[in-house]
Amino acid sequence: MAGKVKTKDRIKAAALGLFNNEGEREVSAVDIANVIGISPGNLHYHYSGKGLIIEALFAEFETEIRQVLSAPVNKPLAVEDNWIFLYIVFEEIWDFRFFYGNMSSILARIPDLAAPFSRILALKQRTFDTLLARLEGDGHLVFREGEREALSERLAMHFTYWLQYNALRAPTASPKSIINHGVYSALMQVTPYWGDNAQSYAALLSEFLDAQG
Amino acid sequence: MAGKVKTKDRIKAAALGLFNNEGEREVSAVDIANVIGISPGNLHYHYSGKGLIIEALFAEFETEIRQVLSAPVNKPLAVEDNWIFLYIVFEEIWDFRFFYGNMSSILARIPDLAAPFSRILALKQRTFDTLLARLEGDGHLVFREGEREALSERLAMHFTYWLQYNALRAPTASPKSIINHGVYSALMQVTPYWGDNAQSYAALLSEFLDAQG
DNA sequence: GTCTATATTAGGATAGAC
DNA sequence: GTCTATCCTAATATAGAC
Repeated sequence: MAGKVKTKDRIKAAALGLFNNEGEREVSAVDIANVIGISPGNLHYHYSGKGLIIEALFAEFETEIRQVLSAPVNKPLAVEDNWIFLYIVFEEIWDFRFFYGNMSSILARIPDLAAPFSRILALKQRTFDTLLARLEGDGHLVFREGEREALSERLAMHFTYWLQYNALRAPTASPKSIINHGVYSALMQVTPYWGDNAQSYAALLSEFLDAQG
Repeated sequence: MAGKVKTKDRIKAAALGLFNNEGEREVSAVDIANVIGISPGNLHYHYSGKGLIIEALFAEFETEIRQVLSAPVNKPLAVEDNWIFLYIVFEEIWDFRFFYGNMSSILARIPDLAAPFSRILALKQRTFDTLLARLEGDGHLVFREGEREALSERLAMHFTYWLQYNALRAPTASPKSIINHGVYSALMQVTPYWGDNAQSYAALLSEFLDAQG
């Protein structure tokens, strides 16, 4: 059956596209069936309801984001690669932005997702803490009691709500500039903890700004 | 007609209570009519639809939060009163938490609210910037280029999403501890900019912690 | 202003043929 | 697996009497 795409997967792909572009609440199960040219009854055979499609998409997201978040823990990053990692996290979130833009509403309708999502958030925080601890150990960053943990938490929160915040503050901004600004804003939160050895920080930041063109 | 509460106001009050406690999406127009013992038809006479009730509540919130946010700009705070101000802002948000907990969904349904809400967010940011600039001018805080503005923005974002974030991370926390933690977390973001004259900061923080008991 | 009673609509669910 | 056709439900909207 090589080359034959399963209907179930076509449904998932179509739903993700519609949700991301039109907004999840604007898209009904019937709309999804229409764009791939199947009947609502058939869609209901594969997924009995929009909720199950969302759950399937979320499972996919969970697998991917866990991989992304585990990578730098398993294999340490070079200092200058830290900001690239932030990009990768943001891009993963961007791919499932329908969820991040509508989180509270989706979680209210599908309570089963709350716990796994909360765990992803916690993992994000732990990953950031690991990265910060490494930079601290190498003498790049200097934290007082409790500051590192507080910063990890804020960064996790920053990544979680950045897209929502941007929809409010800059509704017309391009995807690229939203992500750029999000990474920049994250880096700016780390700035004040950079030690006197600020040489390496300046290099990192200028490389980052160059890359943005 | 002193002492006679208008039906329109009773509707607003009942809706706010239900929205805050049950969640806006769980509450239908009929539910609101039921709790104050009027018919759905009558409710529809006063507000044709849940959307208009939400708009009325939002207008009320806007008036109140603008007052709160303008107060310390018009009449400067004593240094040690800054954290009290943060409490007041949080409590105002708490009073209309149905909106903050469901923002994206409500704004999608009632697009007219997006612009005013965005302006409130901008005002919040400007107020924080004013407060920070004052603390900087008095020598309490030290910022490098661009850091103060970045911090103001982050604080505005922090206040906007704290309730949502807490619903995720600590779904069972008490209102009091949510607000305490939110204020604490906001103060922790200012910590790293506190100058060598950290005496005043220590005093402020310990007073804050004492007050939490 | 307030009521009762009756639409309307949109989303989601089901039955049964092919 | 896929279709057509029908049904159910909840939320909101309207009509007209009191």
